[in-house]
Amino acid sequence: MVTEEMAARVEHAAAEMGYRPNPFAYSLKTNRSFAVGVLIPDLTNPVFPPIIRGVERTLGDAGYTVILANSDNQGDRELVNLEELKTRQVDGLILATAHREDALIALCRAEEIPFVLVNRRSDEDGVSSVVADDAAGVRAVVSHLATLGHRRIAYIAGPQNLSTGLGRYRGFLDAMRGEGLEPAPDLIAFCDAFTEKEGFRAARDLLAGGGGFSAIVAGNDLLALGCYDALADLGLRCPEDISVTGYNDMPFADKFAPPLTTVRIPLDRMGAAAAKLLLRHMQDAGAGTQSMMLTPELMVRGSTARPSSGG
Amino acid sequence: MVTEEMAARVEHAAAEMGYRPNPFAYSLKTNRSFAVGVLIPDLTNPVFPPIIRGVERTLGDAGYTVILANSDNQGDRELVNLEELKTRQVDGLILATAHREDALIALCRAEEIPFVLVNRRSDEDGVSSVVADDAAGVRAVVSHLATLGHRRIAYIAGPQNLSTGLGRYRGFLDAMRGEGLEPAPDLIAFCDAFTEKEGFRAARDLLAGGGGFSAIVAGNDLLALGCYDALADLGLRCPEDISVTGYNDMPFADKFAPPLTTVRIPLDRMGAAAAKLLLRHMQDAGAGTQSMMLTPELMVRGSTARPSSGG
DNA sequence: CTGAAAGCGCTAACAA
DNA sequence: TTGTTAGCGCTTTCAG
Repeated sequence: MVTEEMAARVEHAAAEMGYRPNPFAYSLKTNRSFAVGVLIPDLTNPVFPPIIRGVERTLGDAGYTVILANSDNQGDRELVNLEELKTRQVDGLILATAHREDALIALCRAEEIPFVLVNRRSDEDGVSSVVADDAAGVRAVVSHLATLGHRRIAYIAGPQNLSTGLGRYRGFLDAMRGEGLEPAPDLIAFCDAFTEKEGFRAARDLLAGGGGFSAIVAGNDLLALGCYDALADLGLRCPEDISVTGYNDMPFADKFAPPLTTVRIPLDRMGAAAAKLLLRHMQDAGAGTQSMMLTPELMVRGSTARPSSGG
Repeated sequence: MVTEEMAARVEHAAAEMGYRPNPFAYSLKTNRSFAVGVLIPDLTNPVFPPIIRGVERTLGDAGYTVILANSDNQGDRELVNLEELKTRQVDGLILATAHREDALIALCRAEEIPFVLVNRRSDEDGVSSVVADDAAGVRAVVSHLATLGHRRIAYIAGPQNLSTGLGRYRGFLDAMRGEGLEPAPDLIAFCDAFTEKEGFRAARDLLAGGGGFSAIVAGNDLLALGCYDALADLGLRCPEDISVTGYNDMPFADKFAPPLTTVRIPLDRMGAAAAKLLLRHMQDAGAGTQSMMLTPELMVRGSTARPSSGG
């Protein structure tokens, strides 16, 4: 029962005198760290920094500190990182690493530590997550290509053990049929990872298979970049000979040669939404899980054009 | 006085039974957090993730957790973030945000918290830092351009309150004179920030000044990207009409249109070196400060060519 | 060499 | 309502 002003004055005076409440004592007593762990599969993939930013802002405003852990796309690192974060007693976790079947989920549940998946989700139900609508994104891409006149469209799929890999692949099949174009199995290649290297390999395989397609839809931007390399290697031009599309609209996608037609995901909003959801879970352990799906947006740029010879 | 094997067995058994030493109790007692703060000016600038990776690896192997704090290029956020990290009682700090005159340095000293600057350094002596040799990098660029036949070379300088901005600018002046080319003041533009937007503005100003140059050396890759935009706006082609160079060799610099000739900095090694230095400081408070300088490497790509009309 | 106990700085429960 | 105190789980000191 003191005035706001007095409280502020005291606080100020305390700060002036260099007093800082000891966080260890507080945490020892309360078992709360006010820290949240964020698991990232690959920090150097430009998709993640904007997500992290959204997370950090939201969580920071609520008084939480973010502890980032990067697993460099290695599954065993994920486990080590999770272990480390548990040791640090984080109050919650945001997982951007989720596989469709993910051991980490069970491990989080076992310790009853609140968590939210972001960008990728699990096959399991009852898990909170914030992702983008992959089916809608791919549908927009395929529709764009079909409108341009493409009929034989190849697909480079990401890892099928990731929800993004599977969701976009299925989305592609559905979207093709929606356009009345039966997807040809020999025009579909699968990748082990969302990397430029894998995209290169897959595109080269597709091209070696005799071609017969006028466009390649790639499961993400990095894969599309690999396509660029494969096309250049064979002296093919994009988009004159073959159109290419990506997914994610990663930073600088508009600066590539050619500027990449891709699907934009509201990455920072995605991060912020995941953080807000986690905040709710941390505040109320009984809060129901929730799955959010954000709407992506097609970004038409220079990597797509009408097929040259009636594709 | 127990065997290694027994120690391992006990440890294993402890882990098996779900025992985890409580880090708060440990920290409360010892005043050590085994956490290190890393201050980053802008996470979405692709230069930083590789540095962070090097830091995280090295520090992680030594048992430290990295707490990342991103200030989005806002000076006030830096202070807030530092305050937050101090509150968290980090054992050390790696600053990638350093200005030539940096208030944070005094604040770290005041609390006697070990710190190391990375990528940028301070004008102040007696501060540990790991940076790249900017003079050497710019010299390589200018020499490359001069060899191609360029004589009128413009420069887009980064912020002069950052060691990288100043160092590369001075390096440019020296390198030009070294080639027997007097740098023309009206061919030099200064930017307030290392951003695409500022690079665009500066390039436009330079071009509006009547041109009369055949190449632009930019203080970093983002600035160079801005040049691309400005050239495209005026219908000028790179490198046919004007050559452009960047600095940092950020990820995907080789994928731009055109692929960017730039200077590669060993970013992860830089991060790792800074982490090792910090480890030394944390271990031995009396350890002398040390400044390391890493050697950069010129990456010649498609954005530079012979001048079209005798430059 | 081994085992008991004090105390780090805070919060929460309790007594006054 | 206000002031006192126990105790969070470790490390470290000190007595046995």
